[in-house]
Amino acid sequence: MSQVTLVQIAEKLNISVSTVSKALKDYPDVSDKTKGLVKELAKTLNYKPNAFAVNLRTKESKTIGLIIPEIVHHFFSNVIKGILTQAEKKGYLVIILQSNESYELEKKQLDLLLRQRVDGILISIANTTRNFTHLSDVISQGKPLVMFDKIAKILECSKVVIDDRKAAKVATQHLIDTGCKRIAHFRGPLLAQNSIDRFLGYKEALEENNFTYDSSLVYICECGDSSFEEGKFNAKKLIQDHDDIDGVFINTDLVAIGALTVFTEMGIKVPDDISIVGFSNWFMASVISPSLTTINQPGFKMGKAAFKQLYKELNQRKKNSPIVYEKIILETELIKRDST
Amino acid sequence: MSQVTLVQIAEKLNISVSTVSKALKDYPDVSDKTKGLVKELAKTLNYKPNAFAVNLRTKESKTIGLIIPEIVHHFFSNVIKGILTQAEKKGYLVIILQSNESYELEKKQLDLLLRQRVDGILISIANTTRNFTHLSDVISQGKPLVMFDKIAKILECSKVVIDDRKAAKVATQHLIDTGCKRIAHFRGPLLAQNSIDRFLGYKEALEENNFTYDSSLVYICECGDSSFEEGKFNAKKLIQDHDDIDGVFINTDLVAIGALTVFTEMGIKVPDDISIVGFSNWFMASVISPSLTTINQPGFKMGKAAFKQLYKELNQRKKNSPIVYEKIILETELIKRDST
DNA sequence: TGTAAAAACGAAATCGTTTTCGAAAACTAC
DNA sequence: GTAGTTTTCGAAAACGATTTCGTTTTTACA
Repeated sequence: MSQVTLVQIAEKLNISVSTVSKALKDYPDVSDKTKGLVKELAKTLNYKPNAFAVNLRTKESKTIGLIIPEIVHHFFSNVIKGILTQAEKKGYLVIILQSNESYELEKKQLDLLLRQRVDGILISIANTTRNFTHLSDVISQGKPLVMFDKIAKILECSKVVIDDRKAAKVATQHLIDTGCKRIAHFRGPLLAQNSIDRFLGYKEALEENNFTYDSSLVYICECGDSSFEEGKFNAKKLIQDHDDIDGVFINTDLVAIGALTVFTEMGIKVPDDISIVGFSNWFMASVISPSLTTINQPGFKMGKAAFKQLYKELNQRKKNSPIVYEKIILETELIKRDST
Repeated sequence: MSQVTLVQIAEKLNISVSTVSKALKDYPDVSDKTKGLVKELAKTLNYKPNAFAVNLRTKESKTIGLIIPEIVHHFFSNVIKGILTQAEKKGYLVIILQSNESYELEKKQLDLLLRQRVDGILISIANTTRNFTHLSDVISQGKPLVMFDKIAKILECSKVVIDDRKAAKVATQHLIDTGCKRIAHFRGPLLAQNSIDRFLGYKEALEENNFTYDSSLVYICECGDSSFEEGKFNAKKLIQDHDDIDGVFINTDLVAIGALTVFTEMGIKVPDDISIVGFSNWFMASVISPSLTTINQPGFKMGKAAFKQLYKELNQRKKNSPIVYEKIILETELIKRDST
């Protein structure tokens, strides 16, 4: 029931606590004989060092915090998997919190993690976060913080991202290359940086190909729980509003699949009548028919890279060497399938 | 940079550490005047109690551990979300580990959590876990442990599950009710308890309706990363082997969608020629066309219930009242869609 | 055999809180 | 002014490990 402590081991062997501690950690000033005795007894008693005491003494917990807007999400769960995989390798535990895209919650959770004295923090910020003082406070406190995917460009810290703008440009260019002449865009929330960047990429591709940008071809989705429904809704609207659309670049695969469904229902052939490119490469994209051309967003890699960077900074701090912030941009790729 | 401590506050105010501590915790034996002073200074210095010290003293960390076979999984990520939501409400943090369906890893991670001195553990065991001593050790140590979804029936502890057998029976019965005469089954791994139970439910439904059970109609899927491919593979095999199948009950929606895709490709009409019922109600099921009839597996609810039960036991232990293990069976429901 | 060096051990401080228990201070009532 | 309460405070002992530094013991060698 109650846990074994160093004191108990020391008493049983009639030696001091310090010697026990040192024996278990293979200090050179303990004889092999006592080391053997101590280790054996520790094993039979199933001794496990009390993490609270160790942390208090060493001032580190080998634990990091992760704040993420949404867990039930193909991309983010891949990120988590990447982080956990890498953390496991380095002997770190991860406390995960879900901000639910809420600034208030994000702030509260950050405070919780600081109280918990995690060694470092990984965060992808909420869409509603406008004020970044809670984050800059962490940084100025000297606690390692790495942002990924949904970042605050303004903050000075390491970041792991994809080039949303470039990826969106590639996606749109692909529509153009396959012969589309009038291309619509279903974008994400107006205030979310990612969807802004993707929108800009779309626009840039149009301009570079001397297409005239028409704002009436841009539809907005909140990309929340009802993404699929939004896709359907906007697709219907698009068909009502325009009769000359032959390509759509749609932010988020789920929205794209909603649109795809509507087009199929209405007898509009994909890709013959309208081509579609999605964004994210969710699992679904390869399974739907026609399968969806999309941009692969490397979630697992991003998680790994984010942890690696945090780990690097953790060690820089330990060695008191200056901390160098890095901006890591991961490659995306266009996955061509049957919807274009 | 370095954190504020009680000592620092005490020194600045020229009072003792004990008084500071008591003031912050609103002990009755501190005057309102000093309470005011302490709280004010604590706020301006941005004091946060050192969790390591608090944990060491109070012997609890307000942190629980969660071991799950796979994060990137619609059902499990919903479970996680349920757990996190509930934990947040009660002021608990959650350390998440992914066992990757590996017994060895599961064992190691359990040990990690015990070293970390988490207050309790939530676990869904790996498919490959045959030996349960690592789990029974936790229980006999008196540390609260609640299992969910993939449980070890043999262990004495609280469990949160669905009735896999009953759900499978309902699914199969639905196929029978809609007129199917010869029903196949794509089952999961031979050794996973859930898939065994679902298989038994399938069999039971057949027997109750005086259908003869034919083992050649049962196909096996590992339900790993390649579920979709397995579904396609088995569907092709099924059509090769038999020409009289008019219904399939398929363990896991993803496999079902693979099968659906193949049937559609082969010109076999769903549900006219063959009806399909899946299992889990993954998001995809409602999005595919024809949409998939399936069994809803309430992940979010399960997560919530699992945490609630753990919380209950945590409190029972604090009060030294006897711990009562509960087996909570959550309702599943048949979601009728277009594939039947 | 004596002394210096090396090896082995232990006392005690420390990390930052919490909480008990005793002491001091302030108040009450006669 | 004294005895008895009631407030208010602080000293100190935990919690369990780590680590420094000093002490003892053993070994080595002249």
